[in-house]
Amino acid sequence: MTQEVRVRFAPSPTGPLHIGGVRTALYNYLFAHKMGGKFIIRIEDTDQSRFVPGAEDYIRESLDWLGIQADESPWTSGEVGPYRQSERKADYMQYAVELVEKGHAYYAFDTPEELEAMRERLTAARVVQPQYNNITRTQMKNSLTLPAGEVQRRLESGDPYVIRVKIPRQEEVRLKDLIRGWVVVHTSTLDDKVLMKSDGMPTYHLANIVDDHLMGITHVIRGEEWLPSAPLHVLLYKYLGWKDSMPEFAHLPLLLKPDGNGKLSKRDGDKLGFPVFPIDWENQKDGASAPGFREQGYLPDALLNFLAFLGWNPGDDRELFTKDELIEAFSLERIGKSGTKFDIEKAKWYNEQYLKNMDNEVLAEFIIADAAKDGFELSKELATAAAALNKERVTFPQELWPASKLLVIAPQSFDEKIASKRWNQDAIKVLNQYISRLGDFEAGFNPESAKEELAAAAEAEEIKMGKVMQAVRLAVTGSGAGPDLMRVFSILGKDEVIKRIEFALSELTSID
RNA sequence: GGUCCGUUCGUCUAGGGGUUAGGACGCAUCCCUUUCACGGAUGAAACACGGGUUCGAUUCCCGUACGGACUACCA
Repeated sequence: MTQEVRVRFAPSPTGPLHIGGVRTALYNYLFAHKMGGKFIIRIEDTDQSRFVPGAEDYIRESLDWLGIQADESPWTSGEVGPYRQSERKADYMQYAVELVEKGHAYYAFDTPEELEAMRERLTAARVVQPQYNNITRTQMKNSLTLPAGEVQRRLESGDPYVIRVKIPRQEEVRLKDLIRGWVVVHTSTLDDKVLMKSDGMPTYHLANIVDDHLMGITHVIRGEEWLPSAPLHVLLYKYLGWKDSMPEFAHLPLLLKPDGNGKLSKRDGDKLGFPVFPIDWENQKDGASAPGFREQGYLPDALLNFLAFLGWNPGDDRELFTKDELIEAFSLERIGKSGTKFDIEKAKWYNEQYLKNMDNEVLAEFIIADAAKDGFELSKELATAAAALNKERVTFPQELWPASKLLVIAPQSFDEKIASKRWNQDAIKVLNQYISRLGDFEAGFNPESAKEELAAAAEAEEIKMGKVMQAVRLAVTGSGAGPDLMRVFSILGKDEVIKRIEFALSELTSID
């Protein structure tokens, strides 16, 4: 019997969703769809002190923008909700108590000061790893060392306590990671992690295991930072009697800084000038902000495609994949083992590829909107033509309007360097000849005829057209570089071209 | 420091006991072209190091080096 695949993405609402988190969500999403299973989003908000207002909405909006929809989440319905851990609070304690009763956990009453003192003592004694473990717990205040009566009294009187897992002394924990193979850890290196905090909330470790079990999760696909605590999770599944239904694990390689070493962080983005968050973020409390890919002009499908290839590849040379194609090609086996440096240049390349494949009509909307901000009202026809003219020349949609301005605004000034090099008598003669011919021109004005007329004008003056093209471009656009001139002429229309040339002729003085 | 994970061009990667070690981004040159860009072609550029196993190792094994993660009543 094969059970339905169920995977989850479980972010904490402690700030903006990091781009690495987005990739984790994407891999979960792709795997779920590939396997015909379900993708679940669960909000892990068990740390009240780090809760950031707006963070959950941010997560939702980000994934929404990228089209990473959940089958079950706090914002949709589902059979195994609630999907917010703070709303599942009542569930966790019973499992923690069950562990205590089974002898796999215990109550600990140590104050933060006492814990600190313990660590200092251990450090002073040259213990390399000062931790609360199977050795040190014998000297601390917990239900293992205190008389049963006192434990009972403290519990009843409301003394603050936590519940810690009781890690066995000498045991090997083995777990099979889908990406890394067998990982073996000795329990002597593990510490007695807190399962229930003194505020009555579970820690990640407990909540995660309980919820994954209750929600029927079959595959845990998460970042490599969780690998060290995975043995603890395996132990918990065992102690809770859930070993047979324990999910499979796949720990993803991390996203690294583009330069130097280390994990990709917000600072890297600031320093190198690119976003590390999907969409713009502003902290409602402290006003801290961070730029997002969306606002920078990255297209969702392009970003998705780029992200998918950070640590995964289909095994052949194809690089451009729609979301459906990604789902079809995706497999956990083809995820790499090593960390991946973040290369923004590749992201830009993906954006260019997607941008030039977009419909001109769609791109026209960007141009119309941006032009409106500058006070220009563009027709759909003009904007569409502008999109076709420029979409292969830019990286981001917002570059389209600036690139298209020359179609709307006649040049007021002219590039001096080009003028001083190209504005000569030959150019002036050809231009005069051209506008006079254009004045009489009755047939359809299009790129071909515009060029034919220009060629004829040049020929009449016995001047090679190529020699004066730069000057012609300068006269009509004010610049020495730009899109195909004859297409520009065609969009501008005959009358506007004549007007602009006349203006240039009156403004510029010849170099010879 | 300890535990765990990793290491193919600058970057993302394919490959795998015998290959001219393949592709992509970026870079350079050339072509196309009225310019810039697009596109096309070409080029520079990699198996971390040392042992072993083997007829043969970049590929398998062991070390070393280097990198990373973790080492909280955070996730």
